[in-house]
Amino acid sequence: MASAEPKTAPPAQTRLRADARRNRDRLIEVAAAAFAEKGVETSLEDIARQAGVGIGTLYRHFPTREHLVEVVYRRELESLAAAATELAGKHSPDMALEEWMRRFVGYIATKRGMANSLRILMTSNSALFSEGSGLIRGALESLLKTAGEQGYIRRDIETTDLMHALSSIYSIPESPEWRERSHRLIGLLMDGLRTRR
Amino acid sequence: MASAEPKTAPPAQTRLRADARRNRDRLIEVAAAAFAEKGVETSLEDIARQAGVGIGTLYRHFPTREHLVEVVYRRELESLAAAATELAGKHSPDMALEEWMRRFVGYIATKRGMANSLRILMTSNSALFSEGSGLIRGALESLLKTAGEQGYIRRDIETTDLMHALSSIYSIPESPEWRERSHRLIGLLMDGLRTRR
DNA sequence: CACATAAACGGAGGCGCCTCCGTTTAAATT
DNA sequence: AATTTAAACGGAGGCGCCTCCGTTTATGTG
Repeated sequence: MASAEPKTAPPAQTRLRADARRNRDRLIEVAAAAFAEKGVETSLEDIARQAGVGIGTLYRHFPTREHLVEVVYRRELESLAAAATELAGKHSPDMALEEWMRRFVGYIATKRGMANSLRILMTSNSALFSEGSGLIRGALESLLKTAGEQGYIRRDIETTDLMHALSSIYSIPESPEWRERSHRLIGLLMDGLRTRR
Repeated sequence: MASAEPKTAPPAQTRLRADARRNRDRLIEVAAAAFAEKGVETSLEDIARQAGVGIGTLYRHFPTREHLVEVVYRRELESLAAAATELAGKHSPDMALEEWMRRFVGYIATKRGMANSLRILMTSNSALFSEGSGLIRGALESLLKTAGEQGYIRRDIETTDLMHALSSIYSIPESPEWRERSHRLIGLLMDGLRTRR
């Protein structure tokens, strides 16, 4: 196992210049905030302006609006998955599960607009739900497993079932009381899951 | 069965002023041509200009691009359905059927771009194929029935089956020889349908 | 025919999209 | 440190979208 390439090779393809990387990150950051606040239809020129770069730079990094949206979306999905581990270290297994489900439902619900206008969720939904892999599914699975093993919740629940239960919660129509309502439903779900003492 | 409204009622809701009706028709005409030639992405301002009206007029008649596209699409679909009757009067039943299938496949193939960017076909496809009603289906059915009854073709073919056969033809990838190819395939289909003497 | 009026017209204007290309700059080379 | 050069920047400009509102016109009424 030795003697590969003479020198350059380790960091794979596409090294970005320092300024490029900075700008790219900045754009993603700003775009995430803008999408969250004003929806995916936000003007790209606004985003560029807020990020302090020219519109040309934005387009160089993200050739279409969809590219940008997708990157933002993926990044947030990853952080949601990561939150599972974090919550597991901070709360009891059942509370971690409950809190994570709240965040999941809240997050996905926000993204419905995004999904509709871009059919990104359509694509990743299958990777999210029915299919076997997926970051999100993995996150839920691990929370569920821990809580089950430690006796906090029943052990006869499949990840897939819970995913479906959640999906029915986030797909209820938008309304002022949406948040409370979904919290109540998740509470209900948890009550069903928790083991009796 | 009498004594309805006092006077005005016959021509239902929305009487258009003469100029309005003229302009509307003109716009549809021009739009149909433009879509055929340059695709659905054609500039609406171009269409308005070619129709000799202001852009404002176009938008008053068709509040969104989709509205216009849909009207054009429906109109053409209707004329396709009407062609069935016409062809039936001009050719032998089997030839009428063959020619009609050619037009159908040719027409729908052109509209793929339209369908993709607007998911109109998605919607009307179901009304076109699997479902029981629909102008197009009706047209094909009547051609098929006549040809069958008069002994030109086999009688054990369901309209639905033929629809599916056609749909597989028009969905073959675009290429220079697309037309010949589809004609060959329709010829093949007809050979299978025709009764032997 | 003249008048009133609601219907329809049309295009200027503001905004966002996206491309193109002259300028700037990070970083490799000497 | 100076030089080189390819990568990256940025914004002007052209185009299309769509709205808004002052002007024109078809049509019903006296």
